[in-house]
Amino acid sequence: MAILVVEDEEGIVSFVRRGLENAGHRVVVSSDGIDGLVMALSPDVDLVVLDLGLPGLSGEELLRRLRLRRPSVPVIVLTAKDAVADRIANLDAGADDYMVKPFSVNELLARVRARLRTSGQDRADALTVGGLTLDLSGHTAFVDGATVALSAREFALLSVFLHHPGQVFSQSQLLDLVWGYEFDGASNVVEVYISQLRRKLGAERIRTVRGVGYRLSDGDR
Amino acid sequence: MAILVVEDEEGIVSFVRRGLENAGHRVVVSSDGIDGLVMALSPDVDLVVLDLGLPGLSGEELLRRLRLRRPSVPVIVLTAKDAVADRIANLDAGADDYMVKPFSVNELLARVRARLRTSGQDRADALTVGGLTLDLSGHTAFVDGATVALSAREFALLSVFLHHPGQVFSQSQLLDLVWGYEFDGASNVVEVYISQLRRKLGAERIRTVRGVGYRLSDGDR
DNA sequence: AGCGGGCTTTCAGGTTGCCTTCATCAGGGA
DNA sequence: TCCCTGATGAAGGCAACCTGAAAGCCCGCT
Repeated sequence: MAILVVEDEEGIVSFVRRGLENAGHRVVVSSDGIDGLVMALSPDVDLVVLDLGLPGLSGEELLRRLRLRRPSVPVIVLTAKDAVADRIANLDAGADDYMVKPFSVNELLARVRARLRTSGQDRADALTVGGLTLDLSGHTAFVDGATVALSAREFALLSVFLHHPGQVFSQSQLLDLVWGYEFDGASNVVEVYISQLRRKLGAERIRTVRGVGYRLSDGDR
Repeated sequence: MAILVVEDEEGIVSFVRRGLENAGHRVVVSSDGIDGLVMALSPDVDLVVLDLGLPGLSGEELLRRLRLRRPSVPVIVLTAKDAVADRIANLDAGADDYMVKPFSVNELLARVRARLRTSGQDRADALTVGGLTLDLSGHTAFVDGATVALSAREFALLSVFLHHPGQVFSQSQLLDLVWGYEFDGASNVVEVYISQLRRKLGAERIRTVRGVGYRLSDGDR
């Protein structure tokens, strides 16, 4: 799971790397064509960002050779040339996408997302805190890999904690957030649901802060 | 094997059509969004060229609904807007490529070739999840090898689940996606169809998530 | 146009399991 | 120790869901 950037200009490398890493990708870099081709052949590389103006082996040549060995890995080409004829030539040489310098890093990220979406299947959005994972689109919880069945209310309550790990929520806040009730001193629903969650997830995952509320335990404090 | 062009401007339609047909593609055209969506769902369509300014159903909305049902068909978006923010929005909405009007038909052809090259090898006309296979072109389902006949509605409903295994869909989402209805609290069609699918496929293949919706069971959760 | 058959939708009755409340128990702090 | 806050098991009520059957609709056929 990595994105390979083949580019020799220091400045571009550093800002592309920063953007991709902030977006959660692992990034490997090569500044020359021959080396870049070798790395691009590794099955660990999911996507290639390729500058055409390279020392060693030209970008076009790299692309042609890469396509012979790995026809399906997505390649996004960076170039200074913007004539229609150049674009056509590059797309036909095997580029999946094409960006003209100077470009916005946000647009590059969007194109990366678009290419990864088609190649790998989209991963559902999930929240994880210390061995506890909540699959939001699948309404499922996992504790250390094992699936745990949760009712709609239990799920809603737990997701509040996972969205704000470590934060303390009072009973009346939770009543408001999860149940939509105004404060109702007479009910102990929240307590009951906390109890149920503890039985399903393990008692130590939700801590009581006496007189204040509850908090998701991230670690052991 | 056809390319669908969803575009309402006569002039663009005719020169895009000429270009694509000269390149050897079969072309079908729709000039309005609702109709376009229906055609785009046909497994016969290999690629969609989509104008965003449409009557009926906006291009963005078409793209969103199409992605839920056919996540992998390549879509090339045509638009007049060229701000970086627009490009990003469209790529994230599910566009695979993006062209700004006015554009060269040769570049469009190059982009079509680039998209067909990648989608070609992994375009399966069948979806499989845990012993359940859906033959998209034959409108047939197979459960552990045995064929099961499905009506059009049953098929459409099941295909939503198979395109997004593990994801929960609410009754109103399904009503919207499969039936095209707005929310209608009074009907229980969805329940009836889920029931029918269970009878045909085996009860445990579709799980109820009480108070939330339904999910295709991938494995045991 | 009339007809037949399958697909779709509605309806009604039955079933399930979630939600809430209540009563009782545990445990920490003064 | 006593009191107060929180924990937990049990049970009734009820909304959500399931499903068989019948009515309605659409489409192809004659």
